[in-house]
Amino acid sequence: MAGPVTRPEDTVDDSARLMTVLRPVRAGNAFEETVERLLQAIKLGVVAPGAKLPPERELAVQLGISRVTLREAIRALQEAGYLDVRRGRYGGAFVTYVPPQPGTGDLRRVVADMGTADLTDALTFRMAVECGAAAVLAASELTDEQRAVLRRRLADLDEARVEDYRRLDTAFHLSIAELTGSPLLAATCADARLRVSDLLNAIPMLQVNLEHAASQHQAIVAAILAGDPEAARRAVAEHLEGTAALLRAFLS
Amino acid sequence: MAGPVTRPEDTVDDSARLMTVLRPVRAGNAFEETVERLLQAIKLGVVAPGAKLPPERELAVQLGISRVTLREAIRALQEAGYLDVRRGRYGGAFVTYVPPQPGTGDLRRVVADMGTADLTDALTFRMAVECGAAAVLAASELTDEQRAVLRRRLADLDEARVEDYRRLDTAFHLSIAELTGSPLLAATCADARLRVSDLLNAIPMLQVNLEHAASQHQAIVAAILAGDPEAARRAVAEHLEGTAALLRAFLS
DNA sequence: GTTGATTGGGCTAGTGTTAGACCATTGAGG
DNA sequence: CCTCAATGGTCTAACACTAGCCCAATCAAC
Repeated sequence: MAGPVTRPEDTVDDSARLMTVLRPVRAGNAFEETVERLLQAIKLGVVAPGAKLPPERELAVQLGISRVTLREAIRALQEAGYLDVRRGRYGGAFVTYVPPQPGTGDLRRVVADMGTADLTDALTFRMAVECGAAAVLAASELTDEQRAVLRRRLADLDEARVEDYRRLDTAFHLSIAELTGSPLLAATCADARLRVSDLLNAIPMLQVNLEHAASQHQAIVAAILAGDPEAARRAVAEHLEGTAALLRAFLS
Repeated sequence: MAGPVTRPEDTVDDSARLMTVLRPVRAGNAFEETVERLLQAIKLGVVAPGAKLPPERELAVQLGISRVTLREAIRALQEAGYLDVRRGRYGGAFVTYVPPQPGTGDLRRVVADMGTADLTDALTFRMAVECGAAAVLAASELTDEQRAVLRRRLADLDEARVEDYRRLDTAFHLSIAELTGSPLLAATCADARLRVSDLLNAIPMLQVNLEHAASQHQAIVAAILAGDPEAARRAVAEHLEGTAALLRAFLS
């Protein structure tokens, strides 16, 4: 019937955009996605080691799934050693997982497991969203409360014991996204962080690196508090570039 | 049994992070999510007016759903007037939707439909991811081909007829994310764009605004081609801030 | 015309998922 | 010691979704 015939601008390849939009609607079945989500909470330390998940009924509502499916996921994580489930009042699903202390060679294996395409995708993705979040936050008017949270996260990280470091580092980075007030952005940053968390856990924590990271964290906070989006973006970019460069070295 | 007892750092409210990670696993049932995805392809102009969607069997595989569910979604869009479905060879689901020409008052209605919380969330989200994408792209080494695509999108936009403007504007913005080479980032930017597309469609296209946008687009491309992440971020931020300010005016 | 490849239309049997009810266990408090 | 509220454990009927198959319509090519 109708329909424009010639669209000269379409000579540039549009298939990439088709693939972008017409990608799979679901990453897997409800069970698999639930396992992933709980793993995210555990591995990112949102539920700290020794703490417990919300009660099943409550959690099922939050996740928008049935209790049956949730219980399957919890059982899988229990069998995989992430959770310890106890019955009765004051019972629940307790996190037993503690992030592995990195040993030499782990990193190489993790990188190999991931595939180079996925790795660069994840690193690029994280770079973009975290830089964006920091710049947006720096560009916004901050309340005293927001400033306090930011300073507090930074202080927590400085005082952190080694076994708490990754968890508090995650908390610091995610706080930046959360403070923007955009749930979409916070969720996206959490997603980006998870995609590199196995890699981060496999990186040995050397004193030099920790000190380097600490000063970078300070630079990020300083730029945000100063209301300087450009400096904030640059500080985050430099911080993440350090990690990325280290990982990229394992690709060659 | 075990379990760390005192975690002083947890005094800072962690419930926000719990809500971020333990959010619903699925946005809706497969049918609803499929409708949304197809609407994204149509409204963003990824499938241009008059063009047709891929064959059902192929599309179902791409979307990772069954043909039955896909057909339900297509039928819904057909009944809603977005598609014209024709049988037989050379048949298919043809896009009939043409973006509405904005009339005065539409914008106010669309903004009201959305809710102020969702609106600021969407605007913040878009600001962060598009700024991040542009900065990342500017920071990377660009091939001649990539440069050519960028220039081409810009030229297309300059020559665009009014009825093609939104579609080509979308193509321009999404190309920046796609050129980073990160499918995750491209998908996220597409998502962010969709969340504000109804708003953008309701904004009257005045000559002044178009000229203003054109020079901003040029500034973005120039910064990226010059390899200046800071300038790229700033140019995108200024460009999007114009839209955001206009929309925010309708909140008061 | 006739044909054949391509496409949407529709059916069925089997599996995944949900909502809701009820049971079993635990442990603090009376 | 008992009680009872909070929690995980289990079952069932109903609904959603899928894979695979075959039918029906269309139209370019012969």
